[in-house]
Amino acid sequence: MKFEIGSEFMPKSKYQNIYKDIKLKIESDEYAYQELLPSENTLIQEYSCSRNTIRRALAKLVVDGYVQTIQGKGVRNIFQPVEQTSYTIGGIESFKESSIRNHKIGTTKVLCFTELAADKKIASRTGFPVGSELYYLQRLHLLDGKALILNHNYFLKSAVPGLTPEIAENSIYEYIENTLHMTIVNSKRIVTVEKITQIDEKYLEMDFEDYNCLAVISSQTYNSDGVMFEYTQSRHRPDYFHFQDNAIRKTT
Amino acid sequence: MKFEIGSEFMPKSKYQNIYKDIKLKIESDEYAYQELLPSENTLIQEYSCSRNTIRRALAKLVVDGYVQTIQGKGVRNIFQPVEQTSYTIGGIESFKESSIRNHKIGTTKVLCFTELAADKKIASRTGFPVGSELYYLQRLHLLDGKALILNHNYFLKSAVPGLTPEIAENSIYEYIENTLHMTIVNSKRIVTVEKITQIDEKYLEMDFEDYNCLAVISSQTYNSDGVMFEYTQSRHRPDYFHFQDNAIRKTT
DNA sequence: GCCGATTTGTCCGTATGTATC
DNA sequence: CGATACATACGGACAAATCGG
Repeated sequence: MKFEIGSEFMPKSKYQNIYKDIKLKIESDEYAYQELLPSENTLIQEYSCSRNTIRRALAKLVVDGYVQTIQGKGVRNIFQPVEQTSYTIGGIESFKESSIRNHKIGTTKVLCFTELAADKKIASRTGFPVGSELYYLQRLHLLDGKALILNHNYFLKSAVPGLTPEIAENSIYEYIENTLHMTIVNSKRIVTVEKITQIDEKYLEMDFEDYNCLAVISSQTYNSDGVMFEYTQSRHRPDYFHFQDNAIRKTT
Repeated sequence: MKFEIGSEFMPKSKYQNIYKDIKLKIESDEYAYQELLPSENTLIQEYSCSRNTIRRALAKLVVDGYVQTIQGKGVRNIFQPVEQTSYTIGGIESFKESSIRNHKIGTTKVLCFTELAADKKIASRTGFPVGSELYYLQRLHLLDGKALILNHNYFLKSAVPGLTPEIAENSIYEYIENTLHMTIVNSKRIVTVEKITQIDEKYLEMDFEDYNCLAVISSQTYNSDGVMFEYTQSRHRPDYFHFQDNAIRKTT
């Protein structure tokens, strides 16, 4: 009886609940933009917890770009809502999850589903060893009926056994986590800009005259056994591509 | 994430020193790839510190994508060196800083240096209030003599007084931090893909037939007073653009 | 310029929960 | 089941930065 990925109400840890609560208050303007939040000591009383717990919650909000902390002063709300659907650095989300988060209807079409062994070319591109048995998929993601992302997925067969086109049409991550009980840990990603291909043009319905390239996110994803089980190249329509990030400058 | 600017060896806080030390051991293969690091308890003895301190150091390495922690098992080294060919981005870095980090010779040409007040159009694009007194600069960044990045910088005059073309040619961040003693805190960035303009074409020396768009990083940067003092649009040659990231799966 | 109050940053010790083997 | 290892939580102490008197 464990977690459902999509479900909102997982019994979480205390600091994560506090994090979520403060985040909500910021988003709902309960804390004003540019103002200081209540001090840590105040929050400790408010949430009946230790200072450590408050600080962990605040640390997450810093990473999210919601607040900035200034020693001797306080914690300032610097949250400003973003207007578009966006990918956020620091998290791994399936297409299904981000669709839900953005309140859009996401659908997935499987264009191609095959099995293959990694040759030298595939190996060097994906990072899988030569000879690895892989699933290779091409999938098209549509948001509110519009084709936005063309994915080339490579999954390690030994790590993700029993993958089917039906699963691929719904959510592979759901299958991996809820059925296979594999734990996805982290993902190394690289964003580049590449020339458009014929396949892109065909499925993403782009006007060649308009854009001749698109945004590409290449990612290698690891599970808790340290095995890289997925390599994916996500090709995004440039006019809908939007990758968000918050960077923190370290003070000497 | 990435750290200090000039001086390499500041005797910083304890956990940061430990972080740095473990990072070095990982990079130098003292800890083998895919192997588990010594347990937290072992590290506590090794560094003569508390568990908290070790965990803070490890947490940073997780964010960096150097290790993954698995409850009940240990901490695995998943660091793989990057095939560092191109200009990479991470954290808040000035062009000068990242040039040094990549062992390349970076130069900057100031194409335009003016002062202006934000009208409605500029305000909505940059996020500055209408009427703000701004410096507007166009700068071209070259790496080993090749034009790679065209920057449009907007600086709040009241926050960055006394800016000159000479400073802009060297390093504005150096001026801000070392002369003005302003503390840069965080930066919100958005990566998009945009159509090429005539200015881009002229200065980035791109072949229009080849690529008709480029990678754009728009960023709003804040100081410790919570003031957004900079809006910058960095336009990157797509063939040299390379944005790295490590994402961590959260148990939402 | 100094001092004290407030606030965040760092560090320590301990206890308990939970996952792996 | 027990041993080990990481995750969460609590409490206390002192340092460092900010601000107002």
